[in-house]
Amino acid sequence: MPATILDVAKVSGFSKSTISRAFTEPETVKPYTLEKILWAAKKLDYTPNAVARAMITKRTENIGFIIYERQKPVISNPFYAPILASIVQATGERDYSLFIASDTDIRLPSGETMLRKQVDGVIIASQTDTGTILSFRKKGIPVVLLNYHMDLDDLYCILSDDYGGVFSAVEYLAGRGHKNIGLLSGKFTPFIYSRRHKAYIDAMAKHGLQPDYRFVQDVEPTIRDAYDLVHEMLMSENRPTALLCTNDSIAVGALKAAIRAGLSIPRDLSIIGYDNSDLCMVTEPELTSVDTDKNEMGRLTVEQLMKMINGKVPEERIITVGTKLILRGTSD
Amino acid sequence: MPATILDVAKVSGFSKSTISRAFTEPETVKPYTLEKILWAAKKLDYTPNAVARAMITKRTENIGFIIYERQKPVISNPFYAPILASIVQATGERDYSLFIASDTDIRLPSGETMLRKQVDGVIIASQTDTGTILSFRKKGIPVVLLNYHMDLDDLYCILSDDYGGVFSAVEYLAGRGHKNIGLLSGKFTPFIYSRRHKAYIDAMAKHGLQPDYRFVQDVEPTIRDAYDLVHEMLMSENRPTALLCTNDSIAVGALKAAIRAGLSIPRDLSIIGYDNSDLCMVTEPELTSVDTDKNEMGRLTVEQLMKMINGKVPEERIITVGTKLILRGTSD
DNA sequence: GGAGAATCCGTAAACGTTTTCGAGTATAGT
DNA sequence: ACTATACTCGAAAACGTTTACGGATTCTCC
Repeated sequence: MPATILDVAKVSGFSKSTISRAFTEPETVKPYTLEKILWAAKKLDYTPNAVARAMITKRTENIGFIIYERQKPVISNPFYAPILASIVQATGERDYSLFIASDTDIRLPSGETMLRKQVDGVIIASQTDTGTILSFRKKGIPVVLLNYHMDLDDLYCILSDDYGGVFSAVEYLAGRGHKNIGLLSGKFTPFIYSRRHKAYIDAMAKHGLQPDYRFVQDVEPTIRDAYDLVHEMLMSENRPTALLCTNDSIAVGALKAAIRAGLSIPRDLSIIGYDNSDLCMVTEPELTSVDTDKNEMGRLTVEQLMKMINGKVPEERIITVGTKLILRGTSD
Repeated sequence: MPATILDVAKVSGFSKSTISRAFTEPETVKPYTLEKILWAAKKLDYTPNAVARAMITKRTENIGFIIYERQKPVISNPFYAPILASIVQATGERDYSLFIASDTDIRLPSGETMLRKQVDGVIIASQTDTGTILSFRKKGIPVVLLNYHMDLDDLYCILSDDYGGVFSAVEYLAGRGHKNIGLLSGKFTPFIYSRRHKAYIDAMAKHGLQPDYRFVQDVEPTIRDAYDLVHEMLMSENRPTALLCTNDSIAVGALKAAIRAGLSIPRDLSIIGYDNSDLCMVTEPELTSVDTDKNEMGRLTVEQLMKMINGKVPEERIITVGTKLILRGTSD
């Protein structure tokens, strides 16, 4: 029912090919006829059909974003949501469109769907399996992993400097004279987890500090779980004077436990979060946190993907973006 | 390069048409040949091409989500992010794919892009203009507005019960004996703003309370702006005993100002937020807030859109989902 | 004014599917 | 055994574009 290129051809008096050229390479058609064509197109309210176009160009100018949902929605969490926002902006600026889909443990159809839909490239965030990656590879579709890494060669990924981030946080605390520094490690993907964990160990060692393993624990990264855990911890004797948390939700939980226990923050206990998410500005006192440049991560991800889509071979396979400790009210 | 239906035809020894049927209506093809076809398809690693398919069926099974970004990204904010999460899940369950795009004041190409991409339907969130809506209508593409409304007939939208939400909050406060109840009104779209504002006025009147207009003010809905405003307010004499905020960020700002002013919450001041976002659980004490069922809003939005896509005429044009006051630590 | 180059545009094939229609074969009923 | 019915499948057209190729027109320059 909507007007096609053929209709425009009819009313403007030119051929299909010319109409097509008028829209895709206007400089190759005489200004006079261009004008007539555009007039006809406007009159008919013609919109080019990207599907038909993709049919022959073999390029949809669509890319996919797949995110793995552990149990709770993750695209709305304060770490991934800003990254996604950055990604939609970056793709929009390049006149690409973005599909977004989420996979769960029980249903992971997104990869297959994206393949059918003929995306030009794919961003996979948080987690995935080799099967998914290989299925894209077999069709020659570029993939970049976001905040994930696995043992597979020719892998392109954008990572945050997990190691540097917690290392610098520990160093900061050590520098301020803290001896008993606890670590609350979120149960993230093994890759993230182990890098952050190792950084803690290394940094402590570097400063001649001995971790008290009663206070380095793994925890589900929710406010509630962290609260319960820290609530317990604070009962112990020789409790830590500083707590490093591997994300902000954990830190919030810790902070709440401390406040309810009547501690004065940061005098009695320093707390440092991770991600520098929006949560940091809502607590009182506000949360010191390790900033991961989420905007930059999103930007770099699509930049990298675009290079690959355009047939270039990126110089770097693994890009890690730096972190920065943002000091606020919960640390001393 | 990737295998097409024709390749499968060749190696399986059947015709294009039969391969097509094997994938779209398997029950119409003899089990024996189905088996051979599937075997050939697997061997060739064949993936149906949704683009070519859409070409002839005139259905892409894609829908679009357009959101208007005021200045800061809004899809990552604690109100819209969960709605989006709900929408991607609901569309996924229906085997549809979701485009997501954002428009700003300076660039609003999303509508045009979605048209080119031949989406089967569109969700427009937060704000838009009649031009955009009409352009979809002209092509016969269903549109549902999310959290927005305008003066145009045959409009389908999903709204939250703004009026009921603040009305009940005021009533609650009045019921607890508060007389001097302030209102901090976020500068949202006029439609939302006015409904919430009116509800406040009406509810106050119903309980014979006189608004003190020093304490009903408009504010940019950010923690910082609300903080500054409330910081001022608290200096006034006869300051309010309760503050109703039209979103949670405002409430957080108010809470911080109160805490820093040395007030005891909720003894000296009750604060109620709006949206019941994730922010509510991070403050100490935790934030009483009016819950808008974000999950339900997302779900209903795609449900409504799907009805329209499938040619049904929904019985209701405007669906408003209810709210519920969630009591926590900042109110008394 | 005429040869050569440059510019502009039309013809037709191609992209990978779905779907109508009818041909052929198997099944059933008498 | 014969007809009617059901089942299974293939031929071919169609969807709305892009693009190589070549033909026609115009331009340039002597």
